Amino acid sequence: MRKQFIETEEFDLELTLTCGQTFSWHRVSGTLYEDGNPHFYTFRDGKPVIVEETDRGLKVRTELEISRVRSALGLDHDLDKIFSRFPEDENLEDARARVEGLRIVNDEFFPCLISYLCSPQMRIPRIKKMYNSMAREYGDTVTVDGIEMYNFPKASRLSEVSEQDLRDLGIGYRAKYIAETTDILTEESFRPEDLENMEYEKARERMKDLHGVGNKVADCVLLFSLNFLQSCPIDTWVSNTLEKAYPELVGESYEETSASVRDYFGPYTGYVQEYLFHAAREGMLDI
DNA sequence: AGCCAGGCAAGTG
DNA sequence: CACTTGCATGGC
Repeated sequence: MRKQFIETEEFDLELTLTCGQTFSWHRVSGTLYEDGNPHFYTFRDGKPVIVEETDRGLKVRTELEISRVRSALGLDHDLDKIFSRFPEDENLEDARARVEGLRIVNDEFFPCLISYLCSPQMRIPRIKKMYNSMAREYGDTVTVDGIEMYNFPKASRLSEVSEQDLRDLGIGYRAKYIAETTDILTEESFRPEDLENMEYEKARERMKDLHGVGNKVADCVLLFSLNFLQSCPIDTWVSNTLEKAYPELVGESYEETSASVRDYFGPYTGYVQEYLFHAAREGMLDI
């Protein structure tokens, strides 16, 4: 595979890939990779991408255009511009320094969707386990440098898997979400690429046509896969932090709170969600 | 041994 | 539309 290099600034690969937004990247271990630098891999259009984080930037091995890797990792996002569009807010300025280098990823739609279908009433490490078990059981395997790399199955493949088989993998009641949603994706004319050109609210409603997709899961997929940087997934953590730090933004319903948060923070509210609430979660902010 | 976790669908009033 | 309830499973 071709080796390429991406110079980076204000980017922390490990933080970006392990903060809980993506389940599609995997840490690579093995003698070739144990030189002190973090290595991760993912797949794009069925082709492996291996990224090594160094002091100066990223060493990338892939057959894909390097621009694909940049966009996958949020390296096209102009953080100066993004932070300049926020309202004046002490918490936010603080968070940029404390959570330095965190960027919002752009994952492939289907793996992203399925991982968040698994997320209700579940902790992050278990979502990752479910994701990995589906990838190992039904996905293709590629071996690079003696390392087995598992690609997540396509919708057409996963739609052939019965709900019971998914339950046997430990997916629980979310197995039904996956079984029915993969049917919709393969049998009906649900084209994810159409959503990207929609207005945010329209896209969110369209996402909710998929079984198991409510407001929160829809917002996650819109933010982490479909380039809606204004999307602000409100999970229990975000909700609690809002109650403490921005009670005036909390409404009577998800929709209401979502609207007032986006109204206050603006077109990059998704980045607020990542920075502010990650900081709060890690106990970095006094809120 | 309960209790709870990145919510959601389905069923009522 | 607002409110309630059941839901699979593993970790604490």
